[in-house]
Amino acid sequence: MRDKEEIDLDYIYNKLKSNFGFLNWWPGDTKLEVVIGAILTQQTTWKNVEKAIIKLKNNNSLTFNYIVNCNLEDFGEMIKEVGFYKQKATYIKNIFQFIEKNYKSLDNLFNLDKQELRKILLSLKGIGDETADSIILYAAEKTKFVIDAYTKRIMHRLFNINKNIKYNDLQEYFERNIKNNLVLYKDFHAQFVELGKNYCKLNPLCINCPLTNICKKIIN
DNA sequence: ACCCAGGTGGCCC
DNA sequence: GGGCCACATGGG
Repeated sequence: MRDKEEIDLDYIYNKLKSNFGFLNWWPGDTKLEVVIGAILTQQTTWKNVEKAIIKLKNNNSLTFNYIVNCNLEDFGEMIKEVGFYKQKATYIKNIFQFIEKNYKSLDNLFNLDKQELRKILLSLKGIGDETADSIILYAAEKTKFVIDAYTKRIMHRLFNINKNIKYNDLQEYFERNIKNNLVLYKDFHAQFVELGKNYCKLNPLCINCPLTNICKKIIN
């Protein structure tokens, strides 16, 4: 594995931003919508999540009260298009029941210190590393760098980072080497997803990648 | 008829 | 602590 310290993350971010523009993530009108979206989007495309969110809104079901008291079959039916819908419906309901019981509201939960918040989120079934950090960053709005499949793939393919690097190790690397700034954290992750979606798919490999000149510069 | 998507949990060794 | 597998629908 090449030495990570050689990689200039600020340069990468600026290069991406000049290609894609400022992306202004996460889409979502409320914190609740961001949390639900973060779970629904696991291993699925955002397009399907949007359809599910619209369905929930049209049925007045995108509310704390509805989720906590929902009939799982009805709820599942509305989010069917995202895949794994029974599992996700169950997880989401349980998560919000836990929040209601212990914290009354999302805002109270999000007022916790971010390390404590992360620990609690990770203890809930249906929330793993990436989802926890997406919630912390985009709903609770605290600086936590989100690592996803694209970020790992891009860092591996373009910058030769160990393919099997652990989530926390890659996250720590980013957090040590970029400014502790909420807007930057949000947009940097968004830029990685944009690059991954368009140019760094599983197959074919990177094509016409806007970062190609950076790769050459760093690797050669 | 494949393969993939902004993962996660459970089980096995 | 890593390597599989199930979870499930929609799109290329």
